[in-house]
Amino acid sequence: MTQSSVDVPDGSANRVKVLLPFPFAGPFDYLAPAEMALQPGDVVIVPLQRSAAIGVVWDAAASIPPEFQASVAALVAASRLKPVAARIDAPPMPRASRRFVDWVAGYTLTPPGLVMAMALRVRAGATPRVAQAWIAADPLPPEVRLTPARRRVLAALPGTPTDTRSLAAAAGVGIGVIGAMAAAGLLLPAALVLAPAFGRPDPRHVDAATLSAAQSQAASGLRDSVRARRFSVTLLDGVTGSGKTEVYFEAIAECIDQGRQALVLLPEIALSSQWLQRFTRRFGVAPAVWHSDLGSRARTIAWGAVAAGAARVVVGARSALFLPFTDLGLVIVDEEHETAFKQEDGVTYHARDMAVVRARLSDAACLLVSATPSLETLANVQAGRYGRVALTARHGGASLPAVAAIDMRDAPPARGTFLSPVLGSAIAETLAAGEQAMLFLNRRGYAPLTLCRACGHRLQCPNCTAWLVEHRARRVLTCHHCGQAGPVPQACPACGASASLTPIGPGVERITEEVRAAFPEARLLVMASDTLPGPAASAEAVRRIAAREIDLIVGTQIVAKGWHFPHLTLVGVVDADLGLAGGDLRAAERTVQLLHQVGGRAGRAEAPGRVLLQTYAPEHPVMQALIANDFTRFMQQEAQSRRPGFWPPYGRLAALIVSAADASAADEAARALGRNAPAAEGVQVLGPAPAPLAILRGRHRRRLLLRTRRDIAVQPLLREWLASVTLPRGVRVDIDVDPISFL
DNA sequence: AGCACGCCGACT
DNA sequence: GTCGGCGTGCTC
Repeated sequence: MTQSSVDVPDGSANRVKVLLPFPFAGPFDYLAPAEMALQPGDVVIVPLQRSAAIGVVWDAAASIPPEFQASVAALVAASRLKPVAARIDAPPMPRASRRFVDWVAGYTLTPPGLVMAMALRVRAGATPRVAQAWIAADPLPPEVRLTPARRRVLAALPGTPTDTRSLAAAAGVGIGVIGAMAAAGLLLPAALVLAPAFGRPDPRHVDAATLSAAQSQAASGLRDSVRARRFSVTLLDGVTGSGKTEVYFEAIAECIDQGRQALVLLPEIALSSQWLQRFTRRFGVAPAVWHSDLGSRARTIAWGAVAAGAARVVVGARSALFLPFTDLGLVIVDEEHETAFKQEDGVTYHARDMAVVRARLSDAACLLVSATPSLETLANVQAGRYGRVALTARHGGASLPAVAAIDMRDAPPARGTFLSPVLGSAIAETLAAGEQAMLFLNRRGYAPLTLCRACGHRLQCPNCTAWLVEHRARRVLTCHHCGQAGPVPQACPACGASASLTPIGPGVERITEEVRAAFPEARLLVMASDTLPGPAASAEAVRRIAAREIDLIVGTQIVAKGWHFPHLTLVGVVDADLGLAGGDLRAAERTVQLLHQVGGRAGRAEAPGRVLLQTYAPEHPVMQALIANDFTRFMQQEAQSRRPGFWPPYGRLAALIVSAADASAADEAARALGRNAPAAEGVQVLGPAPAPLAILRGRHRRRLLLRTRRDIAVQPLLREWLASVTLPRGVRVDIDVDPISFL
C-alpha cells in the first residue's frame, strides 16, 4: 500500500493528499498536524481559498493519471501548503470505497472529486455537510457562565452524543443556545450515535424449504459462490415468475452467515414496495434502504450504519454502490438489463458494470439477475468470464403467458381509435371472467404530437428538437426533454386558424379515454411516472390491484417492473413497434426486453395469462422472438449482427457530445475534434454528426463516436484526443464511455 | 462548486 | 462621482 504522507523537514506536520468534492484534476496537498494522526479515508475540513471545504484524506492511486500528479508536484514545490483545519469524528471512507472512486473516475474520465462527492453522499455542487452531535465538555470550562437555559441543556444531555435538534427540543431551548454553548466550549462535537434502526436480518427467519427443487438447486449454486469469499460474477437467468428473488435471498442469507454485508441494486428503488415486503417476510426485518430522495437525516443514519457494519443488507438505487461498506461480500443487480442503471446526468456510469468492479475490489460475489439478460452479460457468460444459473419454469405450477400478434393491417382500429377490435374483445372476455387486464403504451400524456390541420404546422419545443406533448389532464403542452410547459393554444401559432389543432397519435391518457368509453363499467387505473409520484403512490396502486379493486390498468413502462399481480391474465401492448424506430444500436434488444417484461406480468398465479401485441410488422424478428418465447435465439442473432462491425459487446464505444449555445461554435469545435481524431489499427471515429437531439435545452449538439476493438482501451485515446484540442469558451464536451442511449 | 477580481450602466 | 451586472479564473 502506498504511503500517503511524508515527513517534512521541521517534523511538526506531515503532508497529506485531500480529495475535495469539486471538479479538480486530483487531490490537493495539505499540512497535517501530527496530533491529528490522519489516516487515508479520514473525513476532514480544510481551508480552500477564503472558505472551508470538506474532503477525504486520499492515498495515491494508480489510476490518477500522471499529468495530474505532475501538476500537484509543481504546486507542492511552490510550498503554499495550508494545514488541515480539523478531522471530523465520522467513520472513515474505507479503502475499497476509495479505490472504487478512483476506478470509476478513471474509467468514465470524470474528475475524481466529483465521484468522491457521490461517495460522501452529497449532491455534487451542494456543500457537503456532516451531521453534528454533541457531548458535554468534561470538565466544563470554569470561566463560562451557566444560564438556566444552558443548565437545562446539560441536564437533558444523555450519556450518548445527541444531535442539535433533538437536544434543543429535549431541553426546551432554541437551537441558538446549543450553538452558543458549542462556541463557548461547553459542548463538544461528537459523532452521532446511530439509532438501532437496523435490525439484524435473520437468515433462518423462515424455512428455505418452501423453495421448489429447481429453486433449491439454483440457490445452492449461488450460496457456494458467496461462501467462496472470492470475486466471481454469476448470471441468474430465470423466466418471469420463476421466483428469482427468493433464490437470491438464499445467497443473501449465506452472506449474512459469513458475517459480510450484502448490497442489492434495483433499477427503480421508489417502486420497490413489493420487494421490501418479500424481504421482510424472508428475513424478519426490513433492509437498509438507500436512494437519492432520502432526507438528509435518513441518509446520514444509513451512511453511518453501513460504515459501522450495522446495516447488513442494503437495497438501493445505483448510487448505493458508493456507500462505505467495510466488508462487502455480495452485490446483486436485479433486472440487470434495465437501462435505468445507466446514469446519464453528472457522472455518467453504468451501475451494472460498476457493481462488478465494486465486487472485485472487495473479493465479493456478484449476481446479475434478469429474465432477459443484456447482450453484454450473455457475451461474458459465453466467453466464460461469468457463470450462469438458470431457472426455466415458473414457480408454483404457473405457466408462461401465450403471446400472439395482432396484425393491425388485417384488424385495424376504428377511425379515431387505437385499439384493434381483436384486442377490444379480448379485454371484454377478460373482464367478463372477473379477471384483470392491462394495456401497455410507453408514452405519457394524451398525444405525442399536435398538428394544425389548416397549415400543417407542428408544435415544437423552442429549446429542443422535439415535439411538445399534450397532457390533457393537466391542460398543458410540455417537452419531455427540458420540462418546458405552457397552455394549449386556442389558435395555431403559425397561421392563426382557430380550432385547427389536432392531436396525432396516442399516449396513455388517450388510451384511457378510449377504454373508458368502451368499458364504462370497468374500474380503471393509470400507472405512469406523472400519475404515481413517489413510492407511496405506487405502493397504493399495487395494493389496489392486488386487492382486486381495479379491473383495467393502463400504464407506461413503470408497469414493466417486477410487480406481482396475481389476478392479471391479459396484457395488451398498444404499439409493439414503438421502440423499433430510430436506428439505435440496441433498439431491437431493448424492445424485446421491455415487451417480455411487460408480458411477464400476466398469468403469474393459477389462471393462465396471454399477451397480445398490436403491430404492423408481425414478421419482424422482435415479434417472432416474443411469440415463440425464444429469447436465446433472438440474442444469438443480435450477437451475429454486432460482431462483424466491432459493435458492443464485441468492441468498445465512447460518445463525445460537443455542445454550445451557438450552432456554429458547436460545429467548429466538433470539426476540430474530427480533424484530430485518433488514428490507429482497430480504432475508428464516426462523425461529427448532429446528435439525435440536435438541440437540447437550447444547446446545439454534435456527436462523435469512437469505436475500438475490445482489446483497446478507449480512455487513453480519449485523454490524448481531448488534450490535443483547445475548446473556445462556451463549448462543452461531454464524454460517455459505453453509451447505451444514443440521444 | 464558490468566490473573488474586473470592466461597463443607473443612482445617493 | 459610487454601487453593482455577472463574465472568467483560481483554489493545495
